[in-house]
Amino acid sequence: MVKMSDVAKAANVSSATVSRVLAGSPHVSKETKERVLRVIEELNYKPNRLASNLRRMSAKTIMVVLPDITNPFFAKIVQGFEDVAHERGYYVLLGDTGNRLSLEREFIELSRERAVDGLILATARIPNKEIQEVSEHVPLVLACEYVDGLDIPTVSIDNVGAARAATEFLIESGHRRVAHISGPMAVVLSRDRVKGYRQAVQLHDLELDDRLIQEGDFTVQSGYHNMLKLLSLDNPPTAVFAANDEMAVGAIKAAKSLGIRVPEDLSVIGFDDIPLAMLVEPELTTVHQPQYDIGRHAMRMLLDIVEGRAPRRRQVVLSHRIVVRGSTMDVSGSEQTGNRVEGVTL
Amino acid sequence: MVKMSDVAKAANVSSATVSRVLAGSPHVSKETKERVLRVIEELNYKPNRLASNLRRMSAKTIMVVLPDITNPFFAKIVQGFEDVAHERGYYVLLGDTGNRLSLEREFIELSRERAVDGLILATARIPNKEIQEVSEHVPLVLACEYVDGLDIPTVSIDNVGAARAATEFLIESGHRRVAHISGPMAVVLSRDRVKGYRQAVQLHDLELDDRLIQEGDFTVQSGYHNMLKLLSLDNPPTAVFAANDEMAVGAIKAAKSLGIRVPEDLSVIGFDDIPLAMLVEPELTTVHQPQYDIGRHAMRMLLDIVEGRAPRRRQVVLSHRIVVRGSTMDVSGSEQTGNRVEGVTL
DNA sequence: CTGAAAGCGCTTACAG
DNA sequence: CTGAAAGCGCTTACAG
Repeated sequence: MVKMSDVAKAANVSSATVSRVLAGSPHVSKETKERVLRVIEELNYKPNRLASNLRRMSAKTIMVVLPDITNPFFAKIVQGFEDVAHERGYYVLLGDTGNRLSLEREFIELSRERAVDGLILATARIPNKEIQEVSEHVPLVLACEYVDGLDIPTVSIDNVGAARAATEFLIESGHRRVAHISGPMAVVLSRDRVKGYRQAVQLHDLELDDRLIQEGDFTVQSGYHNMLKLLSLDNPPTAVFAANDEMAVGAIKAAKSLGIRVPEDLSVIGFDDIPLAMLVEPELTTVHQPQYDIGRHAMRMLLDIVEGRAPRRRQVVLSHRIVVRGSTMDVSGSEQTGNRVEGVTL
Repeated sequence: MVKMSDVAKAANVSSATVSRVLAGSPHVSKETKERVLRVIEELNYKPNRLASNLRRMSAKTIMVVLPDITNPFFAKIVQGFEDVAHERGYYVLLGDTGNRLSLEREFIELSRERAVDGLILATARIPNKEIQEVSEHVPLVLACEYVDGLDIPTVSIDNVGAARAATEFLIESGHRRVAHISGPMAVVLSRDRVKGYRQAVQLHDLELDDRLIQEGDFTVQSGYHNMLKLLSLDNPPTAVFAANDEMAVGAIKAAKSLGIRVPEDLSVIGFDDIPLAMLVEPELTTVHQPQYDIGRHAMRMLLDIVEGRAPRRRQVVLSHRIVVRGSTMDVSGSEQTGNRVEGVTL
């Protein structure tokens, strides 16, 4: 393996000078620089990153902790992370926890060994106290997830507001019995979306019937089974807001299996707007989250912190919008208004 | 920051001994070990991985290069990579090329700077010569992709055979005009699948009509448009084999848009078996690739090479199978046989 | 079982 | 503009 001292010797300079050339320092004469560059080329020298990492005490690497890379919602966010990291000369270490708390801790632990310069958590199941502790030791940004009461830099949408808007969309379409299939209540995002749902129901003076709220786990299967439960009620809903798109798809499948037509007999709105939403039938009306932008913003914010530039805002809230496709129907006869767009279709 | 020498001083031993304790060396007395461990605990010492990386000349990190993490096929493979890497104490650096050749080169380059111990390519657009060169410098395994004529360790399925089986399945179901929507011909996998398709057509003495082969790019859109083309032929096909599931879904959408029923009027078979296949309507008949296992095998093979254990086999071919769901129909009246299973449905 | 010492290959004040 | 020298924090033969 060719090392810097070999280059130095061949070019008749010191290692310091080779290092300066490599770093693009302006304090090197043109001739020296050219000579060094030529030797580097000739010897096919590549600097040893492990050595420079130790010396600079930075691996130019960010650890990204997420619950499940096969979840298309997170995959798109990760792409945002990756692109910005790459633009700024950093690498991304992938930490897929598979929703296991022990793995979450393990990945976070890496940051204490200086192997990574910063941490993005797109899942945060560990107690707030631990997160607080971690954030005191290493640059940390939360993406999508957030933590109540702590001033941790966060990038997300307004989940309460978005859930309220989704529910109101159904109510304003003329539905009086609107159900909600929630995410797991252990997750703050799920609780936020339930909160938004409740707000909308109360805002419109509808009955708040707890049997209309069923707790799912974000899978298609749980959407399916919870929809069956809802449809077996004495007074079943005519519309349902699912806390993510997969559960909405499951809900549609369940309705169809009973011969209930979507959207004619049942309106379904999802949350996230993953690619799947445009591929099912009917195409899914849903709340669009700017997944890629969330990823980009979060990484940009983190790198600003890592590089000592304090971010302008510590809590970034990106905007959502309702995308109207084919799984919902206006049963009131009145006009629809507000912050929503016609869905893009194939 | 507490460092090893601090621990050594506090425990009244040398750094060497602390290092031995940390490494679990048996050559440390019980009392010494306990004392050191206690001090480590008290001082909340974490070893500096950047330093040990340099000393051991290894970052315990594997670079994974893939074309697009938002593609569910690759996401699942990456999960296999991750899980095995983690089990064996390695980390995964994510390299999402977005199908850009320049990025592919850049990620691969990292391995020449000793920042990663090995490389898995799940995409390989760079010339064979370059791959050969890289593989001489760093442990390298190809996953899914492979390279003709080079003896590079590879994990994949038999793409020719699988494509032949998919096409034969349609033919044996009584179809005489079977079309193929291929992937981009620049990709060796696409060419393999075309080859398998041709073999099946010839094997069954059907007419080899080049208009029945349309080149797509693996997107839903290209499946849609190519299906429209095929359906506008004077003598349109009654069945189509798409080189991946997304294009198959696009093909179904196109057929439906013309009022052509799937599977009654047109049978469609896909390739890969991504989660989407079970969510569209009708559910997609497809060729199942063991994505997670491909990922696991590839990482296991790579780490064996990295750690100096030569892998038993250099070319691992995992088995595929045809999963029969609702998008194909037997129009012959005869029995179906062979290496296929009934599809799992919700 | 333990320690002193060398050294991994860089980068960076410091001095000239 | 350039170099000598120190040092990042570990690990590992070597010696005892």
